[in-house]
Amino acid sequence: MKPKIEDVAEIAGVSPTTVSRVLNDRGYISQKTKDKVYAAMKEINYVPNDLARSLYNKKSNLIGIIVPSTDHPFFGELVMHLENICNQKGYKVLLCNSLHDSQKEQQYWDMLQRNQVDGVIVVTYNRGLFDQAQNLCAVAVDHYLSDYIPVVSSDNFKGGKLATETLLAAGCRKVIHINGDEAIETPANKRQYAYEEAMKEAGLDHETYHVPDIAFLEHNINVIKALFKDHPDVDGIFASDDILAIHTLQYAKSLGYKIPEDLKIIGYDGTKLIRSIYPELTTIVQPVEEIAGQVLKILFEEIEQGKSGVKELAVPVSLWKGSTAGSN
Amino acid sequence: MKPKIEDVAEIAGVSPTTVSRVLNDRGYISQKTKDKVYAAMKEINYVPNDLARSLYNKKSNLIGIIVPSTDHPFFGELVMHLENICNQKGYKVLLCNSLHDSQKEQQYWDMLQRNQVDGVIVVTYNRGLFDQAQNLCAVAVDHYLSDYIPVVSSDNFKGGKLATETLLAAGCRKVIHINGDEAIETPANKRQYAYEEAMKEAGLDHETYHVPDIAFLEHNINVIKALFKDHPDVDGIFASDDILAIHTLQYAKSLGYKIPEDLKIIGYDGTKLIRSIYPELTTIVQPVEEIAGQVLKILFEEIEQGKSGVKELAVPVSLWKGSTAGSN
DNA sequence: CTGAAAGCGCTTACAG
DNA sequence: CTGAAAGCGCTTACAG
Repeated sequence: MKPKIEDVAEIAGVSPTTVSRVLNDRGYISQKTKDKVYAAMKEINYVPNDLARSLYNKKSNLIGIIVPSTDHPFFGELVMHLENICNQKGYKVLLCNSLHDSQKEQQYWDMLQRNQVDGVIVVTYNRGLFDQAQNLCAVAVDHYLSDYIPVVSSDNFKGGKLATETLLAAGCRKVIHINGDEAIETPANKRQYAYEEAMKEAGLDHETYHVPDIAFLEHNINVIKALFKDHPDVDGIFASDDILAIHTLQYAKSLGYKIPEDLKIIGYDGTKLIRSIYPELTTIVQPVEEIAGQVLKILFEEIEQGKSGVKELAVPVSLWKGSTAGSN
Repeated sequence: MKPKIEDVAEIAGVSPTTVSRVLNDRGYISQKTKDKVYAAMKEINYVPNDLARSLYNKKSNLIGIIVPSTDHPFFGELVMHLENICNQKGYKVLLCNSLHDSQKEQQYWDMLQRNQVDGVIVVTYNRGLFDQAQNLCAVAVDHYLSDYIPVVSSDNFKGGKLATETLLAAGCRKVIHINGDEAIETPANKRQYAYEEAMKEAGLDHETYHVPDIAFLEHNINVIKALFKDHPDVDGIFASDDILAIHTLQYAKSLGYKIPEDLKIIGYDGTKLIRSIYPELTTIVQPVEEIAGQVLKILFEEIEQGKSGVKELAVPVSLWKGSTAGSN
């Protein structure tokens, strides 16, 4: 059986209370006692049981993260940074891949509550699901979940503006936008509003196509096909996700479009991975590490000092100058 | 305060024992009692505390996963599948990104033990670190950690053979291999052995370059530069990772090589993401979902029935026919 | 500086 | 079919 505090105490010839004190460096203990206790712990290879600790302390130091799926570069990178920061702060991460299944999201949410997580980071849909849970500390990324849950996003409006203006400055006149599911109101919709505003300001028409479950690779192609069928004369496309932008680019090439001569394309996300293997893709870069940092700053404030004042936070974006939107 | 079993019991007018029985559907309870208990649970919004349960049961249903970083497509996809299967089986995942830091790996390993995980999946280096821990259930992916820890991999030897033979069949005579850190003995080294064997069988010389910490994007370029400086006449490259293959391809193009005419390139991993956004890259496909399934099959066997007999398992690979290795 | 006792929220023999 | 008691491994007032 695993050794417990009592076993250490027996070997060291002290009480369990004293062992616990040594373990937590709490109160005054003579150096001699400390040494005895450490020696005993080493002798029987003692490992403290965090479950018991958490139970007593009513603090698990557990953070739940719900993302659609870590196989998408943006979420993979975001999760890495979130977990990394949690680890530095002494928190542990329970990972949940919802796979866009709202039933799974509900189950995960319940599971996290049963496991007494101190906080949850939600990067997923399902507004309403979370209204019940005003008591739990939570922060969302790019999704409105309830009025009580702060939202951190890249500056979607500026990003959308920057993307559209980059295409217009490169000479595009017929710019079409592809975004995610329009049924859900998310901060990412601001990319669309910004695109529409920029087009109007230029005195041009706008039109947006929508991909359901944008993080699912398979759903892109049908929307892309429809776009080119409806608008063979398109000369600029702003895709709200780099994978989508790359799929669009591939399909356009297969139809014979020259990029960027006939058609200019700009994406969104600009993860380290995509910039590294697809540097030619012009895109709006979300500062993933900074987003992770802001999310956790807010979450830890909630956890440690009660509700933070933040409702919604937009982190600045930047332009990655590839070659798919011309060379400006 | 959060309601506990005692609160439910009081409202339902029964004992905590009975509430626990209803919760666990254990023993005989009258339907009437069940109804009362369920009603009480709903009334006060009771959520069971899994920490307390786990403490008593000496089973946490927690699985620790240690990967280099989820921002690499292979690990992002692997983690997604691992977590997904765990979830189906009623297990929860504690995620650890070691970031190739052996000190962090050690800390994570300790943390997972303190949290009473039922098992650990290790996709990381540091042989020796784990020798102490013969008691903990663990399975490794593509790494030898200790004689007691089973290893699941793609069939690295066949993969290496297939890659090399594909290049040779396409007419390459001077094929160079790029692999990971040679200081560490991993199953992935078999890709190199297979490459060497295939070259010998063809009566050709072989040479392998090594990238330290292969999953770190930044480390690739220096090795690639050295390779082209040493061997401008290279006509085939087998890179042991798709990202590395793409970087090689980019650099070769920048030097003026035509792919696949002057130089043929083949990668390894073939994640869903890379096949989707870089379908032209010829590569050896690791069946990530199947690897995840085998890993967990072995791990759950260890957990539920003591040690499984498996020591090492190789999962079949396949060839993704892009265009970077010719059109065979 | 150190220890005995109670309790974190749950479950499970043991009685009845 | 149901309950009182003990215990999972830890920690923290409260005494001394």
